[in-house]
Amino acid sequence: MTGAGADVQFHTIPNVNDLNIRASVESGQPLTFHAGYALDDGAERLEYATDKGVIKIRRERARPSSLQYSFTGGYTWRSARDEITTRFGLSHDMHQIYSRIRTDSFMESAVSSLYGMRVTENRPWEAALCFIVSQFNNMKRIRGTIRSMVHRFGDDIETDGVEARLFPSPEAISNASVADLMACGAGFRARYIKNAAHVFAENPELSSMHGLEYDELKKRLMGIGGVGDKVADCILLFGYGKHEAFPVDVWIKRVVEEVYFNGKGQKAASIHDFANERWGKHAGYAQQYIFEFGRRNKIGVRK
DNA sequence: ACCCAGGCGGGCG
DNA sequence: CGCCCGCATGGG
Repeated sequence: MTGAGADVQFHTIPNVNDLNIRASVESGQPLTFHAGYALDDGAERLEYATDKGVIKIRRERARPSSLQYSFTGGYTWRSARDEITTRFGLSHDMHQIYSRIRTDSFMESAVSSLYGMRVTENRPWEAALCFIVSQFNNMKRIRGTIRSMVHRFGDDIETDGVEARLFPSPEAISNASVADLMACGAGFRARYIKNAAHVFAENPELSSMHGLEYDELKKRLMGIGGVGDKVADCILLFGYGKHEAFPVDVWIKRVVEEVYFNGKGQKAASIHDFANERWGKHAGYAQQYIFEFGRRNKIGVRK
């Protein structure tokens, strides 16, 4: 039993329900930009790199509430299970969340269309990099740029003859030149990326400040050059699990104006207020359903 | 050819 | 403050 890829042992996470893996990884969240997803007749598979190793997930059609996984790198079966549990929000109470965000017929449609989509919780630095790259950019190019950075700056790991790369560390990106980052397709964001990488590398406590309140943490993040209001909210939501965050991008603005303001233009601040009043501590979940449902159905797009 | 993209910082009024 | 502009570059 030797040779490339031989003998990968799979473990199981039982009783996983209300999880739409595909929607969770194809809805503009960090995994959209660097993970690999595949679906065939018998099963769906997902593979993604973290800062510690590579996680593989498999779910067979015949056993839909059982998640199978394997790992390489610095994981144990326990820590890999915890990584998956956190990453996919397996402890989120989806029934509670849905009961709070299905406030109207639009949200009913969005939830029913994307049922099981999770707000994923990624590493803070990973979220920061992905969403800085996302500014004034499109999905395909964001993906190409992040993948290129993983390829060029992620550490190699080799386990059982299988080689892969980790998600690039802040140190590695900080040490790259602006020209190198632009060669990955980062464009004018290259200097923001280098700066943010430097800040995360020099302030490792940033990566474990989940205990701070939303306001305090947002202030901290917006102090990083290249991180503004929208990207800070994305890092709070997708990097620290702050579900009250409601990032307002061009899609959210368009859809919310169309659905809730009769097509009338609103300032970002009033959209924030509206979301906080309507969805409170679950606003981030509402945001993810509005974003993806609106984008898939091109709601509010003119012409 | 042309407009747009999960924005941000800087400069001006 | 609030508004306006440039910014790199590929996708549709």
